[in-house]
Amino acid sequence: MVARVLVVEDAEAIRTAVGIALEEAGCEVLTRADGELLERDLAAFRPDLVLLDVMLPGRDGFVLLELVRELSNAGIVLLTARDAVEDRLHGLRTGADDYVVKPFVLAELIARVEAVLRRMGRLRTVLEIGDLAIDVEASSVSRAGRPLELTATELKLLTFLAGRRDKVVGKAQLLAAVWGYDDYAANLVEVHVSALRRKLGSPALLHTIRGAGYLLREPTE
Amino acid sequence: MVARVLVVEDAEAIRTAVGIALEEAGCEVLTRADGELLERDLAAFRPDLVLLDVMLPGRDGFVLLELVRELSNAGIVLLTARDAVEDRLHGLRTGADDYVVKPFVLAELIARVEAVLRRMGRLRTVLEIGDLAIDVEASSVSRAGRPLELTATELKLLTFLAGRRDKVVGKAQLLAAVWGYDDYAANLVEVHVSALRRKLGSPALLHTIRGAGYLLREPTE
DNA sequence: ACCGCACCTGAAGGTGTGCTGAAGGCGGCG
DNA sequence: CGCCGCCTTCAGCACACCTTCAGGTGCGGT
Repeated sequence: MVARVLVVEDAEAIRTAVGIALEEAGCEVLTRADGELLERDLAAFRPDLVLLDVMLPGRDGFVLLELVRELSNAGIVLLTARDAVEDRLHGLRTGADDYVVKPFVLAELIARVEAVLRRMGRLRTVLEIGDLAIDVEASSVSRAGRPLELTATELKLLTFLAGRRDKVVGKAQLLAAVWGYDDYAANLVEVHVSALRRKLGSPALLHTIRGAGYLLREPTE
Repeated sequence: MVARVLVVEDAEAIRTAVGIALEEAGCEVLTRADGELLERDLAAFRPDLVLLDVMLPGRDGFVLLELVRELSNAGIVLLTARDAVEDRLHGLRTGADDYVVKPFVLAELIARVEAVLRRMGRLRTVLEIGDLAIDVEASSVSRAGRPLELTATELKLLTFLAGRRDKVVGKAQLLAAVWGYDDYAANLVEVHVSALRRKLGSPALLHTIRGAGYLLREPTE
């Protein structure tokens, strides 16, 4: 799961726990203890989804909710106390996409966040091979959290290999899939594989099978 | 269908039935009655897919699901009881790749497992002779789990022999199939058979039939 | 038991495959 | 129009692999 999530929650324990869980789930996360900076955050962080506690000190939760609806097209998931049935209904009617009742299991929260994102078409499809993450829709690649700067060709090459992980891909096949060539063109593939390998950093990921082609494989152990 | 599947299910009847069915379908299977050793199993067995009962004694299904998602990129298929609480299931379902409701027909389970594996591109084609596994698509060979480093020629040789297991293959035939030669070329075959044997480790696999050729056979002890 | 032939295996030369740094060319953007 | 980044080609290099050869080993037949 890859998306940007803004968490507004005053209870520090919950805020950090949720933040960590979302990050581990693959999200970019920004956490806030109140909604004072909400407008700026929406503009700068451009979240795909806002996780909002409705019982906040300072500005009222429902005002914030309306702000989010107005200033962005992010999804909204509310955090509500168990006995606030009224709030629940009202919140949903006013335009939240889902809600979670405290206390909650972290996994359930993550699941709901993911469900909302999926429903909104805001979930990006990510291929993962070991610590390598390829976001096909965003055309971005990262290793161990750090983004890699790949050229268009390198990205196509990597994506194609990732789509056939654990399978040997011949050079002719690559040439056809990535470049659209039918015939053999010098050592084009080798040069780009070389560049790609350098950027990937780890030699344990992209193997060359002499006489056969290349192979992208998650390193064992 | 060839893949590694971890089955976590407390009911012994179901566990063994599913295990046998998966093995018959061609999978490597590891079965567990609970999730106590999950971390270790994920690391050591490296399953392509985890078949998980959500109603387990001991550790909670949520926790196990999260663990699998975190520690591996295996697919997940859930086994659920028909009367389980609905939104609890919903949460689980969003994190899993598929689910099967008990009671189920074995064939359906197998079909779903295969579908998930195919969707993930984790299905492989493998020839097996004894403890020897030849993954044609990955151009890789392993014995008793340990990978062997074969050259292209050795792999071709082995693959050809494996394709006619239990049959004597003449040198001229090998020369034609592996090298494309028509005439006889010194002791080419012998040299490569020798190298191959050394890498295979066991002499019980690749036999010499004096005056006739070679024979690949699963050791019967 | 001996001999011959088939097979084994270590070593060495040569060849092809793959890697990489560098330079030319093309297009995009300021 | 000029710069810059990227793609592509080229050439040299390194090394894994194939192949040949030569001497050794063991089986089978006589």
